[in-house]
Amino acid sequence: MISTLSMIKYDFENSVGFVVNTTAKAFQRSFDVELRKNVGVSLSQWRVVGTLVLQPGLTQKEIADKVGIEGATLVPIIDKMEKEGLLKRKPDSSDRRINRIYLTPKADSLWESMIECALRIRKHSAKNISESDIQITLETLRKISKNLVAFSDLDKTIIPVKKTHRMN
Amino acid sequence: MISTLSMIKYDFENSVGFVVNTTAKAFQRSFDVELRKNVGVSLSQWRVVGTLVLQPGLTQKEIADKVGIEGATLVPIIDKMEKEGLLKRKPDSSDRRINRIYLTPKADSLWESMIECALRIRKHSAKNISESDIQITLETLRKISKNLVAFSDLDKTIIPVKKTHRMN
DNA sequence: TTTATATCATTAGTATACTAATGATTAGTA
DNA sequence: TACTAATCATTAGTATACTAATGATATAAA
Repeated sequence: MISTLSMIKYDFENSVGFVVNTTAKAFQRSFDVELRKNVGVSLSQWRVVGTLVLQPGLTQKEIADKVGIEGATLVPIIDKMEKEGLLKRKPDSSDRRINRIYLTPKADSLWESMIECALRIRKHSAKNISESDIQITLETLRKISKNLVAFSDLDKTIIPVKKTHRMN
Repeated sequence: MISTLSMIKYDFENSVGFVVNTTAKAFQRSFDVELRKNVGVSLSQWRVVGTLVLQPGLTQKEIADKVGIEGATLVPIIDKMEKEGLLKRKPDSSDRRINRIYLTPKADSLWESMIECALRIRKHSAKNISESDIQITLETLRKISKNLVAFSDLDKTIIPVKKTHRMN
């Protein structure tokens, strides 16, 4: 059985969610290609390195929270990075449940070229756009994120369940 | 060996790429939760349904292009949706390589509640933001996407390789 | 102090993304 | 026409995301 009804249309092109997602995908693709080509690291590895440059010795849980993924998702990423010699797990002496993660000199030496990639993407992405429009966009997106988080938290407060989001 | 050097810092918070990605993730999470709770479909299923509502009978390749994923990625998504009775593969009579995909009445009947979810997210995300800021943001993001695609295409033209982006 | 609860990292299972390779079929060229 | 190219859907292999469950440990409560 196949539908023949005329359906209500949804205006994707003018939806902020749609446009934000398209733009995010464009950033991810360009940046990932740039990082692989020039540095030999992936986008998810950039995120971990960027976090640890600011705060060395974070636990896996802390890194996951800052990057915005689940702890379980981070495990194989850390596994691979440790195998590739980009970082090292160090068991904490006072709390044996946790690992503290430290970048190796190899990762350190790659950090500058990673930043160059980031700045290159940043420069090209902003071509022919006024600085004031960039600032308005940044501020608007920050407000939107805050609104969405508040909306999700609202749901959680009404019925106090565990976690309920799945990305697939 | 562990790094002790003072590293150059990268200003994530003021990077458009970082903020766009954070916002996209917030949209994806809220919308996915909303769709599952109220309709029982996933975000990727919403994308496929939304595409087919506008143009019934697209091939898998065409859907993949519109959604912005690879054809291979779409296969298991279509598999699952067919199994769940949301759509049907129909072999094309004049070109036996392709399937044409049609929504079932079941999917049609869910479309309105999907739109309600989308509008709900949209309303909450825009709370306390002026319409003119939303419009500037939309226009700026469209320009950024265009710039990034142009930048990627530039790379491809210089060295005519196959495809080179990988999302991990 | 003993018991219950919470936390961290890991594993298992599933979904979604990619590339590369395959088979079937079509289109283009010699 | 026959041969080569290209195209579509699929499969296999890998990476990244999630939830749920596990074991080890730490904290809180009785």
